[in-house]
Amino acid sequence: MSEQNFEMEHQQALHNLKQGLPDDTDLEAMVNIFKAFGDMTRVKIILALSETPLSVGEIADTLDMSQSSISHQLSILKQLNLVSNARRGRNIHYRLSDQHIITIFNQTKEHIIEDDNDF
Amino acid sequence: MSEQNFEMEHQQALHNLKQGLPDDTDLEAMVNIFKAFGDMTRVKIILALSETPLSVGEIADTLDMSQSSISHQLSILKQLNLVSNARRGRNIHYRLSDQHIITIFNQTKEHIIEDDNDF
DNA sequence: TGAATATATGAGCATTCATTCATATATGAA
DNA sequence: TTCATATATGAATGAATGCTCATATATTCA
Repeated sequence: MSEQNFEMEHQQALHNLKQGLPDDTDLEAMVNIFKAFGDMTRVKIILALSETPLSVGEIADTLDMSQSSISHQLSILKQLNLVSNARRGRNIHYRLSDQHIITIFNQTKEHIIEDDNDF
Repeated sequence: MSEQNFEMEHQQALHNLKQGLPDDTDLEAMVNIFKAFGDMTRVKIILALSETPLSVGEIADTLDMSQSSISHQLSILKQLNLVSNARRGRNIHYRLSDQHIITIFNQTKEHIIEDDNDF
């Protein structure tokens, strides 16, 4: 294919882009989830919960962080439907609401591994 | 399996967790990538670049944002190896460095779609 | 009921971060 | 070389965010 054809396709694509991009309200849900994943504490909580359901106190112990801090972060994860909870006696047990999440983590790790090959 | 066995497995899992969680330096790379995805502007840039390589100016036009703002965000994406660039005449063309990224976006969208079914 | 334990929540604070503005750098054209 | 265009960059600013501290709520146990 000729240089001109590439250029035409590019112009075409460029023109379509402005309309074609999903609008803010559609993207917001995705961005919010990535925001949630963009914090070390929340990532560790998620990784811990991927092994077994845990109470708030157990998570705080595991991560060596305050109960309050963990509770705040859990409420963010819950609002995004990333975790769900259920009271069991005095404790409240949290669990991952969707194993999908771990797939996303793994996919991202793979991206990083590929990077390491460029040098 | 009995209630006690569940409890024992839980204790076992809990005990393993504190050692088992990846340490901060390992997680940081992943967290940084999610941080990058956790911003509307950067997500839009990535989506645009997934259609076709674009110059800085073209991106700024497409997203209706200042050249400076786009340039700042591109430098963040570049540092994370999410995009690469090449000068072409007066312009600098950016492209996605890895199509993996779009897979991650799609996977995340699927998570959201599943959520919508709970009501 | 009262004490102890587990969790949630709101305010305050320090930090991070996205954008803007001004300006520097690099390229192509005249 | 000089001008115009494209991009990068640093400082400043306002908004968002994560943690702490104090306190409220809920549950169990004696």
